[in-house]
Amino acid sequence: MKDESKHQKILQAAIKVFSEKGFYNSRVSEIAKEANVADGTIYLYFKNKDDILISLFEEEFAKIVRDMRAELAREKDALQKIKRFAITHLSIVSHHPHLAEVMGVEVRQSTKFMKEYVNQPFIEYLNIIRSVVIEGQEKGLLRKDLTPGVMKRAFFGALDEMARYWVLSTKKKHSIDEAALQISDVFIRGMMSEEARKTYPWPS
Amino acid sequence: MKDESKHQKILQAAIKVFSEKGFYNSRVSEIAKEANVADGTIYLYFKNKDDILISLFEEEFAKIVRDMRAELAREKDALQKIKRFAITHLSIVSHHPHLAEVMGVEVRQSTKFMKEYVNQPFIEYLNIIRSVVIEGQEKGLLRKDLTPGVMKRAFFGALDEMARYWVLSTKKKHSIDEAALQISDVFIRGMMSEEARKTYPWPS
Amino acid sequence: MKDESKHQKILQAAIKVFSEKGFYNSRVSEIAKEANVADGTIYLYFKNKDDILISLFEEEFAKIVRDMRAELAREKDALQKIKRFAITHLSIVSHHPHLAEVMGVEVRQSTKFMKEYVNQPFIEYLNIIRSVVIEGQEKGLLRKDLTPGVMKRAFFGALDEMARYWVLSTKKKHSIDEAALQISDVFIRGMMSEEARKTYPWPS
Amino acid sequence: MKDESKHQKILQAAIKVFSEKGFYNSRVSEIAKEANVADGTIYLYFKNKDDILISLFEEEFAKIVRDMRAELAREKDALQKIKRFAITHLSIVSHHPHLAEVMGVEVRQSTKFMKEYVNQPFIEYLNIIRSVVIEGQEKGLLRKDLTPGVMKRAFFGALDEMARYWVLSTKKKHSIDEAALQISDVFIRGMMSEEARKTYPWPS
DNA sequence: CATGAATGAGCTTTCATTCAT
DNA sequence: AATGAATGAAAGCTCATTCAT
Repeated sequence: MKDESKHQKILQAAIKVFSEKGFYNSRVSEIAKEANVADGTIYLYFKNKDDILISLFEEEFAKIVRDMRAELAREKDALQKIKRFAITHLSIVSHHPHLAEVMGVEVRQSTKFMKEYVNQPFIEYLNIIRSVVIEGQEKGLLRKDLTPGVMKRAFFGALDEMARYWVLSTKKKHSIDEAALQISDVFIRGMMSEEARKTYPWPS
Repeated sequence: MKDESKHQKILQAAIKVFSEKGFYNSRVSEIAKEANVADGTIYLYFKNKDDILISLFEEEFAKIVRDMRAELAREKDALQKIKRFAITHLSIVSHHPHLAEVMGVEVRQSTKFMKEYVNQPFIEYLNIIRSVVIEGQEKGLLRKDLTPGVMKRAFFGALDEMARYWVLSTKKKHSIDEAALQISDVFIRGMMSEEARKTYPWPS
Repeated sequence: MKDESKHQKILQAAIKVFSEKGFYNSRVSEIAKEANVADGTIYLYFKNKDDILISLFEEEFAKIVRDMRAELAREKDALQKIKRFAITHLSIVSHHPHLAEVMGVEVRQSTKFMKEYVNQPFIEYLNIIRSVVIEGQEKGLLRKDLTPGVMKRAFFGALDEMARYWVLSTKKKHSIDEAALQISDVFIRGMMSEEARKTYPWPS
Repeated sequence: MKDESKHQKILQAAIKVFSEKGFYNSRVSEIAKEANVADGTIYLYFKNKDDILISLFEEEFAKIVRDMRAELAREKDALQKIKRFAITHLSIVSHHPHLAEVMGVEVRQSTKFMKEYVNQPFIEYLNIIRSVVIEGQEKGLLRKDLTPGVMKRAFFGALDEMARYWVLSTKKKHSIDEAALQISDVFIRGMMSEEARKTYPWPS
């Protein structure tokens, strides 16, 4: 029986190696070494090098989606959820910088080099934001003239660019939590409906 | 003197090829073919394959920075400049989709494979936004509690993620101009100071 | 005591797999699967992959040699034996096409990849023909100017090439029995001594 | 412009290496070394390792077919042509033992491992014999009860098995020319029609 | 005896770069 | 300056064989 823990060991090693060198500059042999297995062992658990990256997306992103949904479920309205999304996203990044680096950098690359591969978990992650925006619009908290599909990308892009900077920079000038608050605050104020602006007990 | 036009021809070919296949899946010979020169000729104008990408960033981003500065100079205040930045950025993207694709996708990758290479023009581009934010804060139009260094990344990230989607998607569901307006609108409202909200003749 | 039946099971599996893919394109794991044993089990019965092929030659050819000798013993003279050899050879082929395929194709290859290995059973098989030729010459039935060592190869080669065609072709245009008769007939007439031609009650 | 002589140089090197080790035990790097070119150069002239073998069949067999046809054209009847075929075939073998070895050994293997590849030149070579047999039958020199398609294989097989032995054996007991004469003599006598036997000025 | 996960040597092939022309 | 054939290092992947269970 194949060993589930070995699958994980290789995936974790891949995160480390990919985050350090990038996918294309990483050698399968380096991942094997990092995982303390033989080169050939990799191929007992993954079809090929691409499959390692794809599995990484699928499995790690799925976890993140699950966690994010659980976090947001505890918030009572869309505005709180937006704030929570920002905090949680950047918290994940700061706690799993290697993973964040791989995701942030390779998720784009992947769309190019694996033309056929659709990163479903990534799309789902984006759609969490979309759902929140729609919910907010229905409840009258968010402006109805904003397109959810545009907002999900704008918000994600804003957080992600910040995350990338934070992960790559060695100096960590800005506090990542403070950044999360500022970004969500700008989006919330910017997307808020006129009525909500009057009645909503703001700032939180 | 080296032939300036051939340098350009190769760079334009590289943009096309990189945008189609990504940097790592592009072959130097493909660029040569696209540029109608011999493989070896590439090496008369560029040190190596990496240097093509670096030159591409340097030169193309420099142009963009110049153009963007010129555009913003014609706007009278920070709020207008923010709007103009969004419109111009996405306009560049829609008019130069190949370039945008390379910039958007490879700019991240590049920071990994060229650790030492600091993408100065890219930083300058970001700092255009930073300057606008600072200007807005000084003029009392923008909230002073927002960190310009955070805002520049958030705003750029929002636009860039939108751009990437637009460039990669074949269906072009959302109008890119409409998206530019929505995103700048959200940022402007979100970053606006309380006084400006009362006095500024809004919406533009 | 090693399990004799498992040894056989592996050998039969090997015949099947080798005949389908050829020795070099066959995987030890495929043989194991075909034989319903674990990969490692193969190595309890055979030294290595080469040894499977060698054993196959040794054991299967030994059977064939035994059977052929028994068949020929029932014929009264060299001419009848030549005919019988052809019929029996091609009958074996048509009843054991997998085995024939392996023998026909790999027996040659084997001499190349196992420089040191002398395929003794194969030589013995050829020498059955040689004995028949010598016997015929001694009895005055066959021309004495023919070299038995040349004739054994010519006759075997003729039958074998026919067999290979028959095994590989899907259409089976020529009846294999008819071919056996034609080939032996040509050889008998061609090798017959002048006296025999006058006295021998021909055609058989 | 690609160099035609280099193509040839690689092919000749391949013949040598394949004949020594067999196709599967030959390394592309060994061929490169033997041809005094870099490993990569091989791939400028051949698609892959298989393609070297296929090219070798195509080009070398084509030459042989051409030469054999020219040789036979000079003979006046089918019986002479059969004799000439045997002499020429074994002469080619003795003058190009490496090539003969590759052809003899790999031509079989190839039909198995390159399922899709039909060795057209080999088929043509066989059909030279077939044409001769048909010609002989039409002229009344050869028995009409013999199937040309069976005879072509029998005759080729006889010669080929002899050739293989001669090529592989180090001792060269039998003279190859003598063997050619004996084999063609047996086939001619065996295939001759009754009338020809009476009227044909035999032995030649 | 039997297993099958793990090993790692060794293969083919690619492609950035060079350099003789 | 321009060429493009030649180079050869380097990488992904395979699979015969081993050995702990």
